[in-house]
Amino acid sequence: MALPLTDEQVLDVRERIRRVAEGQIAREGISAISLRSIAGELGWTAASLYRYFASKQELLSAMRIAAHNRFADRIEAAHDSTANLWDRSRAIGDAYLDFAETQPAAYQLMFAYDQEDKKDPPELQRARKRSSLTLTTYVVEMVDAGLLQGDPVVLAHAFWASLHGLVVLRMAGQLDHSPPFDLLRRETMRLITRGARA
Amino acid sequence: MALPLTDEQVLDVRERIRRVAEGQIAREGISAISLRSIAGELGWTAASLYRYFASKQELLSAMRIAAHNRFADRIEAAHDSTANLWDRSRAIGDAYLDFAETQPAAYQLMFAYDQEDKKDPPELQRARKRSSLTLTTYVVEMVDAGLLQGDPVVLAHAFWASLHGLVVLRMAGQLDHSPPFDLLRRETMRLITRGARA
DNA sequence: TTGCGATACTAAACACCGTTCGTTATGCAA
DNA sequence: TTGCATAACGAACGGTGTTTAGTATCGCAA
Repeated sequence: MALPLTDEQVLDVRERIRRVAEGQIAREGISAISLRSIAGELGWTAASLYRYFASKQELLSAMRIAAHNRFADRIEAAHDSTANLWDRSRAIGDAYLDFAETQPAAYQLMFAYDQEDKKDPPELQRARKRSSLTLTTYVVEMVDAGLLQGDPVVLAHAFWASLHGLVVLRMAGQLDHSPPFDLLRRETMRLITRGARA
Repeated sequence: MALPLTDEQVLDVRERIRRVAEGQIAREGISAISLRSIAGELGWTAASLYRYFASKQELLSAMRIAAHNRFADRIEAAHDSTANLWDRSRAIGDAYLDFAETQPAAYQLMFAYDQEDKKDPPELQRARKRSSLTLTTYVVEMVDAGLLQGDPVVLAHAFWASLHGLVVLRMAGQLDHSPPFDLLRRETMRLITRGARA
């Protein structure tokens, strides 16, 4: 093979590599992933991957972007699944938890806090913002409809952080001797909407 | 040196190693830590560390335990800093965030969700429970005093998960274009106590 | 048809990692 | 003085990400 690849073909190969990596990460976990194992599955050598990604970090970044977009797709689908705003918020919460449960590696990739690179590539920044925005929209709608009151952006972050907090505490094995997760989730969401003050 | 170490001395050496590792983790980050660098700072060889820890995993586990205990100490100190229950809850929140900000590596260690070992050593389980319990006590007091209503354990988890969620979202760089962190924190806590329903 | 240039991929090496193993050197007991 | 137990070492193993020089193959021009 010596004929140069078009930009499109390069993108295709990048995507193929990313898919293989995602498969391994889903099967074996994040820490088990290596350039050699990815290349092996492609019948290649680790060095070949450097034609398509400048580093492992850049490959992980691409995977993060894809994960964010898959996530946002799910949330948006849940958003569009019903017109009733209370049902909608419930559906979005369900979709959120379903994503975290069925694609834990992708979820961890999205919200990993050990990333060395302080400078995210612009596309990742955009993907992050999309995830964030998707989780804000429905709250804005609820505030507009008069179902909730307060700054919708702040409110959305409260819902998001609570759900995320529960998910990662569970992933860290910190909720093993706590009340059932479903109960915690339901009650936490209820508290934010209604409060706990006596 | 060929004379056998007493159990106490072994514990001392374990603690010395742990301290060196904690220093490096605080300075260089979690991923930069290596047995060779730790041993180097002690004037030793990496292999020597295996007299005191069966694996790097076990060393990390000891560091996790120490981090949990330092954390619980801080929270308990905040708890005892005032008798007014509202002030107390505020002080605990402050202490929580201060710990996460000033000792991010320790915080990440405590709540890392990429741990391979599903089986935590009993001492780590105890340390985890202590952290969890410490964050529950003051809520129980507030419910007992009639300041809050509901299941105190569930309520405590709601506060905890929300705070933790905010912290790790910020660590993941996901709050860079969001409202100021202090505002998010204050409003989220306020929402859980008072609710957002119109 | 032949030969050239471009290039996708390889093979080998580098420095690092966690871990294992056989060896060394020390200090007490006999 | 001899012998033993053992704390720490040094070298190695297989793994990692990454770099480098080389190979083999293709399209195209002569």
